[in-house]
Amino acid sequence: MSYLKIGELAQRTETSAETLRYYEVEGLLPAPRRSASGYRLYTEPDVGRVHFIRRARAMDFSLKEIGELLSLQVEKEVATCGEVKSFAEHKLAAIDKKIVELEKMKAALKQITEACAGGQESAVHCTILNALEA
Amino acid sequence: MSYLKIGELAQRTETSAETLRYYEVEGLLPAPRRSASGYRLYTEPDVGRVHFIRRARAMDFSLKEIGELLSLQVEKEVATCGEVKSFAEHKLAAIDKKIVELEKMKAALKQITEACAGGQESAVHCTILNALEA
DNA sequence: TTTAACATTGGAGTAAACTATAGGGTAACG
DNA sequence: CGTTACCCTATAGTTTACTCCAATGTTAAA
Repeated sequence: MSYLKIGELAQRTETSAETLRYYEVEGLLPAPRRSASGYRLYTEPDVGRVHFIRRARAMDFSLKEIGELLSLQVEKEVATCGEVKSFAEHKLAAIDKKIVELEKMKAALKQITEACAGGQESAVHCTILNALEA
Repeated sequence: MSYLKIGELAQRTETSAETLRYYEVEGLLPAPRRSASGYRLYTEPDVGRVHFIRRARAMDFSLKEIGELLSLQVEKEVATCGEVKSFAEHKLAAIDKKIVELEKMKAALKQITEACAGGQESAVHCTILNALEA
């Protein structure tokens, strides 16, 4: 069974070693085995766990939320599917809202760029201010 | 012409007075006129400006980015239409990118929430956890 | 007129999620 | 053996965007 040192785990998960140690302190990663000299020795499941954390982070889950998800995972027998689902649906709604807002912003900026002649003349007559404030 | 005191501007923009002063320090709001006793006196355009900042913040634009967008307004006289346009187009591309990323997140979350039965049963087979693990 | 609500400044504190640094020990290569 | 790259702990610093506080002055209402 081949163990991974922290640098190897870091490389495989595109995470810094500092961040991995930080995740351990924060309780997101279990304290791994140690070598005789005190080096952390990780296993394959740890790779999956870090990947889980990173993907969830990319979805804007906070470390606290990820911790909750991980504990649900650990207590799979206890947690209901409904709990997990409603948690994710809540996140989904938040993402949707963000997208809607961004679409509005996009429309406003698009209007500006289309209304702007884009030449060397002064921008006094650019409709930016109005469009942005609308 | 009726001026607004900071508390009134705060109320109208659903922002705290502290935050408004902070925006001034950060250069997002121009230093307003002062009353004889030193109170800040805001005008209608300031309301629009704060609204703009808040909307942009709600879309996760950083204060730095918002400052850049606002500088387009402030430097109207100096900037050429072309400069303004290319800046706006640059921002537009950034917004598009953000939307695309959020859409990806949304699709991923949606897929897994839809695959999840979400009932009272144990989460052992919850597809959300499995999907995040994979 | 007095009191409550509001305003001022400067500065400190907060939260999240890292990131860096100091001062060590350890492992692998040549 | 020496050098380089890696690992350890502990602690401090960073960034963003506020948020709160103290001490003090101002304004408006009862």
